[in-house]
Amino acid sequence: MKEEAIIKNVSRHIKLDEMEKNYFVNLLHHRILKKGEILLKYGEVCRYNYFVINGCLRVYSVDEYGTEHIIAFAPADWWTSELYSYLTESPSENIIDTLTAAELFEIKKQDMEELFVRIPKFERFFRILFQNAMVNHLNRLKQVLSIPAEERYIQFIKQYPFIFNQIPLKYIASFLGVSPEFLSKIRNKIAHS
Amino acid sequence: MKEEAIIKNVSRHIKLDEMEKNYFVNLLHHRILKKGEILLKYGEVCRYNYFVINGCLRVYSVDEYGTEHIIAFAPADWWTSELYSYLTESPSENIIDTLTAAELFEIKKQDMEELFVRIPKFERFFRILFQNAMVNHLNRLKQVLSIPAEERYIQFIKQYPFIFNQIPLKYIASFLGVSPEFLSKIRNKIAHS
DNA sequence: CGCGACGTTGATTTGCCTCAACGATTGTGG
DNA sequence: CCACAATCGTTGAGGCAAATCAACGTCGCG
Repeated sequence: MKEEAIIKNVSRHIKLDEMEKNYFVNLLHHRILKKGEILLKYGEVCRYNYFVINGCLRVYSVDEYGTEHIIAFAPADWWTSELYSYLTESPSENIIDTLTAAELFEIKKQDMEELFVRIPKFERFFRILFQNAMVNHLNRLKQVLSIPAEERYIQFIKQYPFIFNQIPLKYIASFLGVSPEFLSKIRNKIAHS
Repeated sequence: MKEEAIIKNVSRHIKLDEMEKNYFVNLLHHRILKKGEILLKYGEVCRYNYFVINGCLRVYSVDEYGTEHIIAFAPADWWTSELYSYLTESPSENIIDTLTAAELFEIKKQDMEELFVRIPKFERFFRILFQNAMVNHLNRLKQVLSIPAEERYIQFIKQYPFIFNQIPLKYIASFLGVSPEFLSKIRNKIAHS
């Protein structure tokens, strides 16, 4: 059944008994989304955490020139949210939508907080997630500043082959911080060497 | 007296009574450093949080080509640490040192944890700091990806004039992600327009 | 079938880097 | 306290990475 994936994911960091699993599962709201559906609009306060069962989401911003910058992908078995808006309850400057048809669970912030009080293990779980998000962002900043696009692309497809396979290349270009045309030239170069 | 600055800083987010202030102040270790002194070496586990009373620190990494990348400055009245190493107790890939003579307080991680238990308000305080750090990193990534170096420089001196005034320009170049020569050309261009 | 989204290719331009050289300032040892 | 070295900021020449713009073939989908 569909809750299996999320339980398995959580169990990677904390151990739950049957009661705890049941309590947790009852907080989940299951959603099925088409490609291109928006989960969080610009300016809206993010009040949910999302767990992706299958499909792929993206978190992105739009700069003053209208160019989109992908901050994060969220493929199957990943958690995502707009952390700053979520934590501070301020309007989000980023947008979350689906790049493919997708199935996910959402959990309301207030339910999360009750969960933390009742089962403190979950506080630990989400703190670990939060730390990992922080580390990922720092690594990306370091990479953008220090290694060329070609190598960043190679590392990306090694690290996230499952993302690479299911979405248009232009989104990967946006994530890497290069134009789609240039990514195409990189791919051409790699293929002929 | 020297504890005044840190109490004032903390009081911006939480209110403390005299007992709480005393307890907190007793955990602080005061240090005076010369320019260029290293607080955290590469590969060492970071076991402290630092509060800068005066002077300026930097957190930086060295890439595979030997180029330094400044991740963060810490001028007077700022907190700093190497969060990932601190939280996970793993060897740090970044280095912390002083760019000027400096005076600071350090707090041991284990003392912090006891502090959180005794005075939970501090947990809130550091969670807020942590969130802000996260937001700053995300903004920087967005800026590096979307706006040209010239504008990043202009924004930097607007936002951090006090840093700009006390350290060599080459560190600002490193923070912005450009070569010192190119920053020099940017400055020249701005001056003649 | 036809249209729009996608990926590619080529020509041109631009942002930024590297290397080298040079004054100016700072610091240091004799 | 001076002399010399090191650090710093700047300038110029040349080069490379990546952007922009335009055009074109392909393909999935309404």
